Amino acid sequence: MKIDTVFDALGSTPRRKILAYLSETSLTAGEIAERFDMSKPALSKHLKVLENAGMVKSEKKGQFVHYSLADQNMLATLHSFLTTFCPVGGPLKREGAAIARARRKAT
Amino acid sequence: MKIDTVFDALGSTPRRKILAYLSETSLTAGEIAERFDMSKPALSKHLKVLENAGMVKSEKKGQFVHYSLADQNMLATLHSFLTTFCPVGGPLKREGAAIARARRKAT
DNA sequence: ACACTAGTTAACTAAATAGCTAATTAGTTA
DNA sequence: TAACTAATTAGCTATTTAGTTAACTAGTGT
Repeated sequence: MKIDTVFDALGSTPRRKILAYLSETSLTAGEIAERFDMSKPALSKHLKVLENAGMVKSEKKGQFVHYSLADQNMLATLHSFLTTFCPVGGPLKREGAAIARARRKAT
Repeated sequence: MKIDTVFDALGSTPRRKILAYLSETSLTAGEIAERFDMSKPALSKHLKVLENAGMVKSEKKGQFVHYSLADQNMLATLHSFLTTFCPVGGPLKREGAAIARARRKAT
């Protein structure tokens, strides 16, 4: 699961609202579409983005598709996010550190 | 500070890279632009988005503008994010709960 | 089989976004 | 003052994205 897809998924107000709406109970695609006064196809697309990002899961029951949050992935994602900004970090972070070191030597 | 502006700011790969790059040290606009092989105006726009979201702060020193992370806001933001998905929540969350209740009565 | 409902896919349009270059503002230095 | 550097703003273009309607797939019920 790519962290970028998660942030892209979150970078949309309608999708954040969908997530909040799903936070208490699972809902069918139709129930969500009705709540947000949005066409079903538009909603279907948002749900797919969220599902690709691993933030939502779906289960087909008869002709209905029930959507719900995939919590544990959310937490893993947030952890990954925090490690970028707070403690250890990726290559770019190390690059920044190298610049800071070079500066201390220079002055 | 609006939570939506924060997520909009994060919903961009270049901006997430800029944040990671800034995570170790403050940098001037020019240093960042150079690193990302992007024109200064394009970068200036990203920095403004990040600053409006309260994730980055700037300080002018002579002709240079030094940018750095505004950490405490990041944490406040993340807390707000977590409260949406994990424990208590906003109006939409309550709406979802109401639906769940109605269902329990109906069945 | 037929009609009906839930959902997704396809094809398209309109609006927002990311990037550029050129021009401008502000600070430095000769 | 003039020349130079850092950064932002203005104005533009190209791409992406969000939304639409129409068509299609699949499940339910008569």
